[in-house]
Amino acid sequence: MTDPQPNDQQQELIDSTDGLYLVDAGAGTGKTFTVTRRYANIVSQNDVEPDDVLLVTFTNNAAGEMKDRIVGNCHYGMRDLADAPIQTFHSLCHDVLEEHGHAAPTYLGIDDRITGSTRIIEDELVEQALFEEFIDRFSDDHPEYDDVFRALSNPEDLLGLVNQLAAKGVFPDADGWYRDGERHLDGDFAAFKQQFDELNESRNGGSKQSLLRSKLGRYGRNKTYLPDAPEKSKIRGSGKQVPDDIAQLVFAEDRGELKAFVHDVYHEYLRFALRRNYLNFGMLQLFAFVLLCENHELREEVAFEYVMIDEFQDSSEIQFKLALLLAGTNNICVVGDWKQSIYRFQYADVANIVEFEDRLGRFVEQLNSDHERVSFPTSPITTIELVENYRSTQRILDFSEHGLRVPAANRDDVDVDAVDDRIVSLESNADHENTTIEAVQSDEEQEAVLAKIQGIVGNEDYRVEDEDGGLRAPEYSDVAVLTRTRDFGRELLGTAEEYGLPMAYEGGIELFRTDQAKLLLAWLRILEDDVDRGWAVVLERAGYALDEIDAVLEREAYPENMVEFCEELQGMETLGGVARCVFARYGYAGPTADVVLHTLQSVHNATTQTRGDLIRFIERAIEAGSTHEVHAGAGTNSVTVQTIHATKGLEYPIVILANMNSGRFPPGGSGGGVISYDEPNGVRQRKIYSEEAHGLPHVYDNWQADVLQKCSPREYDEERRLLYVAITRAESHVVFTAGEDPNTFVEELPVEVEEIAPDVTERTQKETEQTPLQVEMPVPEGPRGHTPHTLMHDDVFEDVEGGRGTEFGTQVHDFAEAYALGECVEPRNTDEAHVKQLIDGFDGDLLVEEDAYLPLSVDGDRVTISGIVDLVCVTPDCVEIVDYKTDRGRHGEEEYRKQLSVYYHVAREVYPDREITASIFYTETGSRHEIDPQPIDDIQRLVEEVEPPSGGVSEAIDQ
DNA sequence: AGGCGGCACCTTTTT
DNA sequence: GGTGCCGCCT
Repeated sequence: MTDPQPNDQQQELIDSTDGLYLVDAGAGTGKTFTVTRRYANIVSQNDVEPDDVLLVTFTNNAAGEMKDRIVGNCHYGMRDLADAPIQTFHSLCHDVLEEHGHAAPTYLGIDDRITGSTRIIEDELVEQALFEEFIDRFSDDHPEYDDVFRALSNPEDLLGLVNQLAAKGVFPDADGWYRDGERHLDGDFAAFKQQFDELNESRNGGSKQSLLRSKLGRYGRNKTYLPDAPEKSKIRGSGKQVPDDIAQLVFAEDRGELKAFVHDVYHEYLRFALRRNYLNFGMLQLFAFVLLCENHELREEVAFEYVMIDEFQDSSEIQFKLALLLAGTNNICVVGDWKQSIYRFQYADVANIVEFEDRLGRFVEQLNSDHERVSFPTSPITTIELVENYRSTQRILDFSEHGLRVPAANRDDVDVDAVDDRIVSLESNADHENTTIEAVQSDEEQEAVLAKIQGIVGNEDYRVEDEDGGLRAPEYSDVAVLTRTRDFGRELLGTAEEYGLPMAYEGGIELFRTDQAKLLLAWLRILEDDVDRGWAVVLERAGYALDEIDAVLEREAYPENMVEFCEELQGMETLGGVARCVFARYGYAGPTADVVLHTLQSVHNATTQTRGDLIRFIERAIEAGSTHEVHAGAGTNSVTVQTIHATKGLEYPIVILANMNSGRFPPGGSGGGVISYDEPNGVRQRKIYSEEAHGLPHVYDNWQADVLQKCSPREYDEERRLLYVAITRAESHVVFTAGEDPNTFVEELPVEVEEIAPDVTERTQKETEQTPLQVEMPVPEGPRGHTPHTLMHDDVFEDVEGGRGTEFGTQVHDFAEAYALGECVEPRNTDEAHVKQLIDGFDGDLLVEEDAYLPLSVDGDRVTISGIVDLVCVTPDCVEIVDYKTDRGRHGEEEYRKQLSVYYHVAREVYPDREITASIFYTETGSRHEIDPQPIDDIQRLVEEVEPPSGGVSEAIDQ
């Protein structure tokens, strides 16, 4: 993608290693390239080692890519960089806590410790369940907060508040707030007043009331305020503006009890988590921050000589502050693009980059208030702008700027001049100006998208750059459809399958909300005698009207052909057979059906789940909207469908920006009885409880919080940035599509909207290339009770899970399995030769069980398994557990030790009379290291915390 | 201009 | 349950 020779700005950044740098690196300006070169340049200095240089990325994938690319252009190899601090904030914090932070909670007045086995909760649903348990208990233990709880509709929402405060750096200590945390909770009246005044400007030169006054037109509507709440006329005043003193009136509210409540929930939740031996992502940063803030010696020990942060627009407030604590010198370089900040829901704070200088000064001042923690000067800051764009044509780049200027809703008025001041325009270095920008509108939007794709593929009007720098007609794989929501993408995928158009979804998708999955669920229910719910769906699908369905269900007089089909299904022995049969009946031959089938099979095959279990599995997946990562198979020629959020950093010659319809945004308000935190309003409770009620409901709306909320201007900035991100994915062609009701974006962008009546050509699947999809599945569970698989699955040993399956490793494992199975395979490299030697080294005949889990067939002499552990050799006297490692150094032996220890203890229970050994086999050198298993107590404690599916380890062994 | 009743609508995703 | 929007009225 990028020219191997850096341009002038890139070179300047690569060479400027010392001092403070703020880099505005717009889309497609070769940011990764430049950052990796700069890194190489820094570590090429004699006295600098990779350990001295912190390079922060925001995803693990990005960290891996950085490493790969650094290896390509500096004298360090992958092995030297394996442990180098090129990682996410979260993993860095994890490392710091693991190594030095066991006592970190004591700084917040918490006695419980972080231990080596403290696990990180990654699954949102798992944490929600834990928090619900906590909050139930908390409300029981604290009758003094009954009033607060009475006024909360969903106490479990408090987890969101806690996480938000953690991302802001607001932490509770034993009897108050850590450092100056309380200031955030109180809010900032001056900043609030400024917002208030801006929204309270009268309009049309004074002839029209202010926006704020207009919004307050509904003050009190559908509300129950306490009798002492001011009248609407007092709040709104009689002129065109809300009276000035209302600002102070609504801001001043005694929130002492509320703050105490939030504090206690927060603090006790931290304690709860530690007692249950887990941390969430926010807590990792929280404790790491406190530790680095309080332990001056440690901070200086950990501090890095160089700090670089990539995608800085995605960082949160606490991450900015963490970076300052981790920097030992002012050699700090932040690289990012405010225009691509679209992760506010993930606590990203665009102000970090937009107001970098201001925040840097302010944060350092705060950190140094009682002790000099940051000792370097905060100026000068050098700004470098990367403006040369290697991705898109100039017309696309110019057009993309309009995305930041157009209103995102009718009420949105953009300060165009202010936006323009901020934008650093990009310059294309494309060789061609093969650009089209168009917009289409149709009542049948999905068909319009498909018709448009058919019109594009093979069409010389949409030529794209080929591999040699020339131009060629586009293929399916040159086109990406970007949408705001997964829903639209999923439905589009379904429609594309109907027409036989090759299309593949990339990213997380709610797989079980597809028609395919729902119909399969319906038939499974019929087979399982959950008759009505099953037949209703099946009949509806067959075109029966609602009253007809009712009649059929009541008389149980099902259509004959369907009953026959049902009997056919009943004769099926396997789930796979049933699914295939159902899909065939409905003509589902596309990739979605494949993925559903594959996913269900991998859950089903590996377990003894009954059909009923499976039904519940699907039901839960639908209800929770749980997503499964799907990828198009490599080298397939199909259109990509993605959400805009999932597409960041990627590029496509042709981008179709679909679902440009109104009514979807802006974000709706948050429910009724909530405690919320807003800047600069501080913490507020929307409903309150009062004893003063007489014959009225005891829960009242909080009029002050209501007015405050209306004072906050609606932020559409991120909506516009989302549009910008989408447009800048395109190399040369952009098509907007909208349905019946186009949104303001399509209306206001300088592009003519063409109304079309789509005419999609239907094709059979055979004419188009099939697009295999791969789905990332969690490790399948063992047969019953606890096996290593269920333990891994329940995230007890999740930190090891990420280490599996490098491509190279997989090859070796495949070889080992094939060789053990007696297939004629020759080792292709030294790693495989070593594995062959290892297997040959065992005496006797090999009895192989593929995909087997413990307990293994005890009668056999030895068994290989291709589960989590690679080889288990069972003889009358001993059991040898061996795990191949091809990527020595990627993870420490300690991590593998946990994984093997689980197997060790399970094996010891299965074969109590044999000697058990567990070892790691490094395929590269052919050396085998027996590990010293972790004590059973540690394992046991972890096991106890995980609810076994049924029975426990011993039950699994009995079978 | 604007007050007001009534109706429809209601995400994104990574650590 | 907040809000955008329409229609109708003052």
